[in-house]
Amino acid sequence: MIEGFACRYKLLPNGERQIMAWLVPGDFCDLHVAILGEMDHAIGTLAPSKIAYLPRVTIEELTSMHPSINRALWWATLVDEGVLREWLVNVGSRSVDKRMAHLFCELLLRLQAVGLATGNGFDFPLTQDEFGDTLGVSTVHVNRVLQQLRADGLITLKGKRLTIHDVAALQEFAEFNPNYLHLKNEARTPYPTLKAS
Amino acid sequence: MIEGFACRYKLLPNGERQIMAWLVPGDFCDLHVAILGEMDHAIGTLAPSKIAYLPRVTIEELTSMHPSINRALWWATLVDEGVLREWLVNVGSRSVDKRMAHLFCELLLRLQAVGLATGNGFDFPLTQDEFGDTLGVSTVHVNRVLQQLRADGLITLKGKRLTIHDVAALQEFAEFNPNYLHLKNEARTPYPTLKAS
DNA sequence: CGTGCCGTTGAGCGTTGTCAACCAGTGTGG
DNA sequence: CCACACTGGTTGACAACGCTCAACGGCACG
Repeated sequence: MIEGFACRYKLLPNGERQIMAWLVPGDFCDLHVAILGEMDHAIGTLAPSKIAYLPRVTIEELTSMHPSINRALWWATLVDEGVLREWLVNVGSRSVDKRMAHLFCELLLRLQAVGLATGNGFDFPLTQDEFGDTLGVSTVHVNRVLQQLRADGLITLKGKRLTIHDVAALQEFAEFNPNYLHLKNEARTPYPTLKAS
Repeated sequence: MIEGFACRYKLLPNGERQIMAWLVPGDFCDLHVAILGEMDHAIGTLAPSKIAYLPRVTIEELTSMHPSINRALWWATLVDEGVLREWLVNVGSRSVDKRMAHLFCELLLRLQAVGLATGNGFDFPLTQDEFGDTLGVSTVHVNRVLQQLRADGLITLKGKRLTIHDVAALQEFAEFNPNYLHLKNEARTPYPTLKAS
């Protein structure tokens, strides 16, 4: 992904949609379909986006000829898995307000890593409906919890723009531990510097 | 894993535990820690288990010298990710009874794939407490939903032994689609035949 | 000036959590 | 062999959380 905001999701027979991952610039969306043969979920955009297409052969050449690139792609995949695990903890065990706060903290770090956060704010193009499908709660409830976070002075969300007033306070509230993002490896891999190229 | 039943989990500050994956014989538990550097979650057993230890060098040799093994390990990792996504859908979007049924369907297939299911039954060593931490619900609620599934004639769970009376009916009820397990690749990769060696 | 999407609000209900008690099975020590 | 403790499963009562339904408001777009 070069620009925009996308997601992985599944649709259930009853029409519900569960969003399982957010894709922001710098993320890969389809690195390994070839190995699994069949896609088991869908990908869609949540904002106008720009995606770069790399032929499979290119990837195969790069990974086989450059061990460091191979390693970096592995790293990216494993971080995705780590994020997925944390999301499972999020919907499985955290109250909705903490869950939401946690997601904001994560997104801030991920966007900072690719230079898309300004200060403590960033663009947040999702509708409350889409946000609800991510958190596993109804739109109405998203709205109410959002208002609570605003009332507590933790965030501002207005016109697709999110601002975090006190990052430390929000992290504290969300019990956010960034270790699962493995950002310390960041400087050593090409992944987060992609946008600079 | 050679024998037994284990899981990946995280503990939250309030003492809650979220189980994020079940590990059954044939699964790998630590294939890639080296790449991420730091473990972001814990692994524990849910029944007496036997684990095989492979030195990192062995893995590196095998993967670099045998493309097919390399590919198989990729496959295993990607299937794990697929399962994780489905679990997220499960706790995020499905009612607790369907969620439970879905998990039973998945486990049946996974255990069948490694020859550990007899007919439509298998050993299920978890306590209701541990099961609740997997489903993201309380122990009491696990108990009640379990009774409902029994009353509906879908399953029997008695003394660590689970029997599914009508697999098709349970799958139907759970809206279970096994595609995310990518079992069609099974015969072509060394992973599911591990137990045979 | 309509139309439609998105956000907001209120009321009522269903699901699930909590708390507390009790029961059954098992293992241990007297 | 029995008393006891411990663990895991079961039950009831009640409260809290989150969902549904339905209506309304603001804003952008044509």
